[in-house]
Amino acid sequence: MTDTSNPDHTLPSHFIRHMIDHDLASGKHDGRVQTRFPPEPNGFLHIGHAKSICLNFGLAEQYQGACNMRFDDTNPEKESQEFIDAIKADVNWLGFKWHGEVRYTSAYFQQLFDFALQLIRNGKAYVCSLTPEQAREYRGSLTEPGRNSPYRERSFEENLELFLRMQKGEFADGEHSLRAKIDMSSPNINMRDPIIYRIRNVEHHQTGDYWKVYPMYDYAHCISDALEHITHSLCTLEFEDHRPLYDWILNNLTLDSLKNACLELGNLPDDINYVLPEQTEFARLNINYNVMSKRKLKELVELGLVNGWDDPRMPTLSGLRRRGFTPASIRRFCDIIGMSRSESIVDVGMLEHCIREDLDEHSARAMCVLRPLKVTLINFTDEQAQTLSLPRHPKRDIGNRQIQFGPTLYIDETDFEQTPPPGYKRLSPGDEVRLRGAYVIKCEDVIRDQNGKVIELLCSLDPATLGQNPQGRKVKGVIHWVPAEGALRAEVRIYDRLFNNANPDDKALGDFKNSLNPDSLQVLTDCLVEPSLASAAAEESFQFEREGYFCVDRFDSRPDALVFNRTVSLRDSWTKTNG
RNA sequence: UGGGGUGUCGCCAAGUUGGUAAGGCAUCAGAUUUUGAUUCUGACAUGCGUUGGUUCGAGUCCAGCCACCCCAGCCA
Repeated sequence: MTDTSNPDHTLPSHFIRHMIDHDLASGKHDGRVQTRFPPEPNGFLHIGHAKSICLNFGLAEQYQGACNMRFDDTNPEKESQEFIDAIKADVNWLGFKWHGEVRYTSAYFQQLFDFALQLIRNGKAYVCSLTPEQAREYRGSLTEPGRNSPYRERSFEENLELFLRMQKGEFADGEHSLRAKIDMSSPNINMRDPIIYRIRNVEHHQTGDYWKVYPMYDYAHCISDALEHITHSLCTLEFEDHRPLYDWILNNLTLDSLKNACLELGNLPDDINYVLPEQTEFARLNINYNVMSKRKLKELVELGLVNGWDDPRMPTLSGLRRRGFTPASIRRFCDIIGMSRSESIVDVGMLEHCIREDLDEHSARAMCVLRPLKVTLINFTDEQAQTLSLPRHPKRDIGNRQIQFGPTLYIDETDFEQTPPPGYKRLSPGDEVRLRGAYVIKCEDVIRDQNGKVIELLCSLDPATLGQNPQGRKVKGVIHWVPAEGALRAEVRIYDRLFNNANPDDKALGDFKNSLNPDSLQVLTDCLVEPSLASAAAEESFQFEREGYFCVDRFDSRPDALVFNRTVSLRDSWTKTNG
């Protein structure tokens, strides 16, 4: 049901595509496009990652290149196999195929270590024994240059011996570090002798307890890209200042050693020329009424403010999936938001537009009464009951469904008003309305309980209105209904935005949790759905007519106890202007 | 007060070597409609952060301002 190839949707142009077109035209990068998606397995993927995934995999598809899937797992303390599995599942779900096997930066630890030895040998790196606090002092500030570490001029022999001993586990965490010898007075703080290896006496989820030293991102990432002969290394804007370091590392290693390591790993087909990767940055995705930082999402999960990473209110891919978003809708969203270098906040309405667009075309229609109100037809008997056949989609022929129509049925409480406001097109005393796909009925009487609450409507039916309009008068409204006979009870979870404030990240608002919407989840347990939904499959989406798009909860729904999640409501120009 | 970036319609975002402001979302108005949905039609920046300059002509070139974002983790 997810057609991702809509011919009307031409690929929008953006600066990265322009750059690649230019690269290809000039023969740069050997005329190849090799990208990679490199998440750290320390959390779940969110819609912001989808932007990067669509970019990297999309570019590879468009230019007949390839995109690698690589776990940037250089910090074992924060990572786990659970996240690796979840991330792979999310990328698969989005429908992208990575090139070859899944890669791990940790699989390059030996090569990375050897390259560090090369830097040490060439006087480009040294073991520093400053404490973390001292290192911070020596680094200087934004406006003041740093000072050279007293350990900066250690001999090659001493550096080599110390680094080897670091890996042997002879030192405690933080006792020493390996630093690139660049320039402590650089205005770019990333170039002030950055630490490239630190001691971590912990177990790594992939390599066990073999390694005692772990490479830092800046050191490992560029080399990993080189080892996979990536051509275009795409990342977000905050890494812009790291680009000079990315280039410094690669340029201070011999091209031959990089190429040979790439060859030894079996990553380099012999029909291509080896070229170094280049980093390009783009703006990360922000969506209003949402938070997109892994730290904040993690906090919501750990404090129990949401029901896990895949809570349908979360902007995580697993949350969106459970909410009922389709891969096609997310890919489409990533296409239409564009790609630029300016920080921006995309309106969540764009995301909603994308899922409505997809579901309107692909999902079957059904009727569901969220808050049942009994209706008894006073001029219709059990003997007259009949089976109605209604199309599953108003425009596409995807079959019909059957519904029993008898003397008692249910409509939604909100579709009846004792004293209708101007412009009201639903049911009210003495007025007519059409039951969708069935007859026109007229409200003759209202039954209330001792508190005055309306509990039943007595209506008359016009037998001449099945499939045709009544004579001499116009019935303005159509409402949905469900038969008393055969309707299924269901739980429906109505989700609203997780945050009340358009920008929960706004520092002026204090903690982002202050903006949490207390009514983001409303559970309705006495809903009634039409009988045809008995066979609904997990994750299947439906449009509950006049209400919105809903999907069968992939974990909690059972055939005898259906659970639906509201993905998004229908556009509604009535309640929008009438409360 | 250092360095690196960004500023085009309410929100995203195109704008080839300067030639007279795409598109989408949202919004508003109308038509169709057994979903107040969908679909269709129309409206929606003499204006491109700002001030000057160059030019026959500037969003596009130059200069100066202003605003916002990122960087001082042995995180990524």
